Amino acid sequence: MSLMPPWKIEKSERTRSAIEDAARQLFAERGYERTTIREIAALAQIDPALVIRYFGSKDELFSLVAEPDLQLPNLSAIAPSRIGEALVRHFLDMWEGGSGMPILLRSAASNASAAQSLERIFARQVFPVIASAGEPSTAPQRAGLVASQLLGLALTRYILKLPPVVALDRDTIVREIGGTIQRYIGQSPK
Amino acid sequence: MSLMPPWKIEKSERTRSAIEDAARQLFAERGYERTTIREIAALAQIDPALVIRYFGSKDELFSLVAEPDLQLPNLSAIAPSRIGEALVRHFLDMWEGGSGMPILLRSAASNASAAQSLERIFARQVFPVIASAGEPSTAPQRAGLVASQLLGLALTRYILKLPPVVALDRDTIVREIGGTIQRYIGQSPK
DNA sequence: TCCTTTTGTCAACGAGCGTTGATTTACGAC
DNA sequence: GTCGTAAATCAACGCTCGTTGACAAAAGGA
Repeated sequence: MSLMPPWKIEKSERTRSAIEDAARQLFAERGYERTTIREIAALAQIDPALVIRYFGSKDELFSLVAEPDLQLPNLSAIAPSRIGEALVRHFLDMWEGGSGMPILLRSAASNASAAQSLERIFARQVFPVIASAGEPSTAPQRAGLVASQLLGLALTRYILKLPPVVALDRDTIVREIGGTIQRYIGQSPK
Repeated sequence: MSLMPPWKIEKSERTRSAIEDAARQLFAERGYERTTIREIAALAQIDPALVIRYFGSKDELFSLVAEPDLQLPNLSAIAPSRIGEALVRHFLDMWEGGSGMPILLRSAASNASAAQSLERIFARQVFPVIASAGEPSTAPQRAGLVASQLLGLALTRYILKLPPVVALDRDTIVREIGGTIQRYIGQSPK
């Protein structure tokens, strides 16, 4: 058992996070199927066998790296007429920040477990907000419409990178898409 | 050179379309990467080598099958205030009809050529309609917003099959999403 | 019938994949 | 130095993939 000065990161930890970083980058760029363990290892500048040694299998590595840290904001404190904008801002931060969301969406179209993971996220992040903002009976319908717009924005902007969507500036997105969300939620269509 | 009675379909044509049908089904269900030539052959009940013989390669077969017959409707005859609804109806028909659209979107997230194909479709199908319905300078922005909503609907309803989106009935979609499109286009937000 | 063309089968190739187990290197503890 | 363990390497496995070329069967015209 080696005892290292705690201020110096253990070598194994550095390798571990090098693999994670490489995996995050490649999974996000190419999706699960087109990313190989050998490529991840090459980018992290280590041996392919180490990836298995540290993470068990390609699936386990993907699950770990694609598990987004969903820190949902306190939307209960937001004025009801501004929930749309707040939701859009929150999701823009999530997509552009270090969360695993782009990884998940890129693979969700052809990977069942990734799709399921996405579904869970929406069920926990947007559904409660929508449900608390109107009559409960129409909540699923309204949540579905919201999901279609938010995921469509993410798909076209961060995955497909359609030029006119990439070109939209943040303020425009918050205003326009936020307005749509607000309208779907059913609180003062603005 | 064989001359068969024209009312009797040549055997080769039946095999050819059996392969195409199997390919369409599997590509649509699993995407490009997860679909193998051997599976296509098994579903069509023929030898894997025949797939190559008839179509050259997996890529060529995919390109052929994923090329949607984009018969865009005559939207110039539609009342400007109803373009949103008309566009939504048109795209619902395209997705649910026999077009290759679901195949394309399922693979677009991890297949560059499929993504490019999708981009072309939107550039030719929705951009002209949007451009002709407002001042040209803001056309790209408005087209981007429209694309984000329409592709988001397709993604959540036909690819990810999120339950609340699948549950939406056609009239609700035409009304709600159509209204959003109309608002993005900028013609009388209804 | 024989011959030609079309259509289909079969076995195998080379390559790439995820994964494994044995082996070697690096390195702090004594 | 020497030892023991953690970290990293290496070669190879079994498998699946797309693709190929040689060969067999079927079909139609003469």
